[in-house]
Amino acid sequence: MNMKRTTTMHDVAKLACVSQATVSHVINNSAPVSEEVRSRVLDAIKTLGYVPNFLAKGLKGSSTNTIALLVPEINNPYYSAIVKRLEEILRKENKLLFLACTSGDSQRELQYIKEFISYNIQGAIITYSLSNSHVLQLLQDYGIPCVVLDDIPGKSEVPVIEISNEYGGYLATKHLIQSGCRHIAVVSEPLVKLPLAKRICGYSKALAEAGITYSKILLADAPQDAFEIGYRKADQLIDGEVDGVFATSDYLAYGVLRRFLECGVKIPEDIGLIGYDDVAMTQVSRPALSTIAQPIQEMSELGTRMLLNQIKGKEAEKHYLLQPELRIRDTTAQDT
Amino acid sequence: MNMKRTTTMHDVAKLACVSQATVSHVINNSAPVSEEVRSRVLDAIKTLGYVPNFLAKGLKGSSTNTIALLVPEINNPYYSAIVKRLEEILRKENKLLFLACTSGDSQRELQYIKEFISYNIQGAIITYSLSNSHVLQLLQDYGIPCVVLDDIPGKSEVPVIEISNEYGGYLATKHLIQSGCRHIAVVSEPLVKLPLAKRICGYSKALAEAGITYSKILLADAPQDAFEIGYRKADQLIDGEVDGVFATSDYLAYGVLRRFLECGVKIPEDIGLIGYDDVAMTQVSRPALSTIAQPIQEMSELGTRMLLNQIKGKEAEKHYLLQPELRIRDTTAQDT
DNA sequence: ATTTTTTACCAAAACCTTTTTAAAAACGAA
DNA sequence: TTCGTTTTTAAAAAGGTTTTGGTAAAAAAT
Repeated sequence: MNMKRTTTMHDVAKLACVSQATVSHVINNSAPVSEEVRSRVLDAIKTLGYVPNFLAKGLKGSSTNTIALLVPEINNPYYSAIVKRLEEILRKENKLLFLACTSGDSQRELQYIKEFISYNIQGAIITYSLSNSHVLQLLQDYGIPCVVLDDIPGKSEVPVIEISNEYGGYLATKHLIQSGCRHIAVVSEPLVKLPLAKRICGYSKALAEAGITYSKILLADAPQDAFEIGYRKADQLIDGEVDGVFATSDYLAYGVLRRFLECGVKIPEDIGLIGYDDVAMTQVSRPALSTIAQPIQEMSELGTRMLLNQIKGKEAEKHYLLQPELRIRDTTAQDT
Repeated sequence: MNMKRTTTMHDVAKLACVSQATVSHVINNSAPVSEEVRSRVLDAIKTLGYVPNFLAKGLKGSSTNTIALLVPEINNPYYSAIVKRLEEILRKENKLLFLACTSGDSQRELQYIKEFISYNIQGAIITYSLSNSHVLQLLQDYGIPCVVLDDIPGKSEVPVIEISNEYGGYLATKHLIQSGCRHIAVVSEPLVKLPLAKRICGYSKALAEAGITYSKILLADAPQDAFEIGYRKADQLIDGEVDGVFATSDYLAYGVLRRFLECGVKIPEDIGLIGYDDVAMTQVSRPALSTIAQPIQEMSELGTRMLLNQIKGKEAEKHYLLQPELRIRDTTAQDT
């Protein structure tokens, strides 16, 4: 229990026989300093193992080197894939990550973001949910850079990497139609996550285009684990009528799939099934899940680049539109 | 661009016509204050939407309300499940989470933990990897509470929730033996994650106990995506001799499984396969993966409770030993 | 040689809180 | 009135940085 006192800039200054200000300037390159003094300071830093106190730095300066990440559910492979990539990139930029899991709950989002602001975060990366608007407003009020991934509400001014969810829903449904399905149902988590609503729009559009009038939309009432939702709703899909199912996320689709397999439903002969996201396990599961692939890598990279540009004060593109892609695997028939 | 100035304690004090000290006492319950004044202060806080500046608080006080989470890989469902549970619990305690993904790289761990310390974190939760010892030492030097999940090196004094990895490896191997396998190989990521080494000890022990001399241990040379490792090493397992495979993680097992299926290997008839972790997808894949289940919930809950106790200065149990469980599914034959 | 500019450095203020100190005010009780 | 107790206050220090304004010396210009 020796409880080391942290060595301060003052200690470094004393050892190097310079003023605190000079130490600060050496560290931050914020003023010219002679080679001789600089190396004396650097030596002292090394000798003492000095690490700047970020709290003090953040208190005095305008921000810390922290970035807030808001996701609904870290356990969902789609989001954990995003977080993984973001961490890789931001680590190289020497940023530290605050992680918040919100379940898409607006109260929780707001609470989290307020606390983050009080920590003087440098920026925020947010995956969209309906409640964002307050959060975005708050961030804007404080002038904190921010990027929204995956989608965006209405006419906001916030930079966004949008993935066309409507097109994705359209793609999925059209594929089911082309593979012979005529009674296609959609099953989804609650629409608090707006992208889901857009996916369902795409679904409707594809049906309309094909002149199909049958439509069945199953929504979970309360937010809960997506896998659970799929598993529970599946029974309502085995009604002898439905011959195609569009699940608005892979994780949910797997719940449906599991129940289907338990009930002896033949996939894709009896019912075709397509998911959304293309999470890693779609590659390994049998039957492999047909799905709509989100450009996670690209989105993460563009997103961080946009955020970093904002932080550095550079002007940059405010809006990117990325397209999802159809991945046909084993849970739907090949297009005929 | 209206760049709101953050409202300070001083503003609150002015509005409530009291001193700053009183505001502080109201907020922290650090001194008695009359009902009348208290409510005046609370009103002012609400009116101004005041949020304490955690940086200043952390700088002055001994710590912030942040907890650092160190995991090797957030994308691995095992770790994301842990993080999910930890977040749920710690949110209720009003803690904020720093997330660090380390890939088990000791340099990176050390770098991260130094920065976290400079942020005056209140505690840390760490999933074990070989390099921890420096990290643990550092935390101890600064008197920062800490809990290690899953395992622990040597004779450390740090509180730990240990899951008997040796027993898990033993269980897995014994099950393979009982289901008829005689040439059992083990395939694993590099042993920088020590628990893996222990699992392999268990494997050897089970072989010895059954009097089996055949043994084949395949280790990845470099750390990389576990799925990849499994996929690549699989070919070395299809040698006409091996009839059982113990993969030291599910994610890796899935890589093996995928390659096996591609090559037309019959599971479990030709080769039995068992994984480790019991991540969510084991339930949905076909064939469903036999595996060793980690008590993730229990571990997370015990772990946070231990950490919180330390933070509050309470004495508490320093060591728990949890047992993994065998889950027999479709990639191994039922015990005969 | 004198003035101006530049360079290299320093001392002190500021950031926002908590905590401490000394003192003032309010109040009931003796 | 006087004493003791409780509540509140003002003021200041501490925590470790960044930043501002300034000074002294060196270099350049006159």
